[in-house]
Amino acid sequence: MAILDATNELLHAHGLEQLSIEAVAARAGVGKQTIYRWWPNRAVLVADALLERDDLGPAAPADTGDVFADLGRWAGHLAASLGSPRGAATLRMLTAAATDDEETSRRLHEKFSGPLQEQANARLAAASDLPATAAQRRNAVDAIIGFMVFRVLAHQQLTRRGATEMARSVLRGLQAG
Amino acid sequence: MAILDATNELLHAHGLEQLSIEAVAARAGVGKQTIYRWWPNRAVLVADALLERDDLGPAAPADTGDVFADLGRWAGHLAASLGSPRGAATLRMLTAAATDDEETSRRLHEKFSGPLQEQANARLAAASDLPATAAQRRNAVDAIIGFMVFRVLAHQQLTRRGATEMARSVLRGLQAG
DNA sequence: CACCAAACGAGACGCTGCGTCTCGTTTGGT
DNA sequence: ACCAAACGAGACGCAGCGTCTCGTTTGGTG
Repeated sequence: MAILDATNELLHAHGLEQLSIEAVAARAGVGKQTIYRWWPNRAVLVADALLERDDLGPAAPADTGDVFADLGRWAGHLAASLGSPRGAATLRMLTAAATDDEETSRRLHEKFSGPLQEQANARLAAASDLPATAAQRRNAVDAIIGFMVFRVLAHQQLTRRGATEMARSVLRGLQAG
Repeated sequence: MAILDATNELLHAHGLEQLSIEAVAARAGVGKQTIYRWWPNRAVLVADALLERDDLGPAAPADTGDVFADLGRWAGHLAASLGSPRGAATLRMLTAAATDDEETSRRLHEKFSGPLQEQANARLAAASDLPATAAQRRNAVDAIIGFMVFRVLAHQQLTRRGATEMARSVLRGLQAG
């Protein structure tokens, strides 16, 4: 859809603050009513546009037999994606759009964090040497994701190496429990 | 300041979205110019107002000799604060205000996460049985905080017990490293 | 006490963008 | 060939923006 493309362009050109429905309509060569027909508000439109280019989020972690290495690498890839200028900007704008509207927030986490949770959790569950409950696994994965989200939102550095080490450390805690 | 009080009331009554400078001025019995004289934009005003009532964030963790118990309890208190309806709403609005403006974001994390990092890190550093580097300690604390922030932003449950267990698990990983 | 400059409450101003509403015009299915 | 649904365009009234003048307190100085 030309509307989503125009929204993406304007978002990365001028930021979420400056984005007006009128500007999107003009850029997309579209009537305002067409936008309002398909999206109830700006937050939903922004979320759709940013999620359309789903270059966030890595592929599912491999299974080499070493959970620590597999999820460490997976976390590293995720950090590289979220830590890049474009990835960080996207994550921040998604967060802002999500705080505008609870429904949007649910859809966003269903589409972004949900798959991440599932990927990591599946790999964790397949590791027979980690005697963790489902709740403990979920906590650990949320800690890994939360760490990165927090670092990005706080404008603190998020490196591939740092995320990898952090993920391994959290998993070690799971093992030691 | 009456302006900050009025902002707080309107924020918790109608949400960040609905907050207009004009409404704050009217509620506070103040001219608009007075607000613009002291705050450059809405994000800064909102951050100041929400941070004025700094009932977020627990006291520094005790030192009973058991790091796991101390920081577990500390994390539990923090979770109870951030997980309460009012705390969660405050955290979400602060996040939204911070994504509007990078300068505000820095000030916010300096005033909110900074002290938390410092508290937890000091207690960690005092634990002689945790052979962690400064970077590893910082990672662990950011993971604990990030976990809670992420849970709140995602509208997922954040309980005192869950946060306590999660913090202990992360610290165990620090020990096992 | 008298003075004065700085900050104040009030609100007018032009402007941008909102969300709704008509227009007449494609367009795709029957 | 027809028709209803979706479309591009843009007019409309409205809310709130940020700036700008007004007199009017107010607190410090002489």
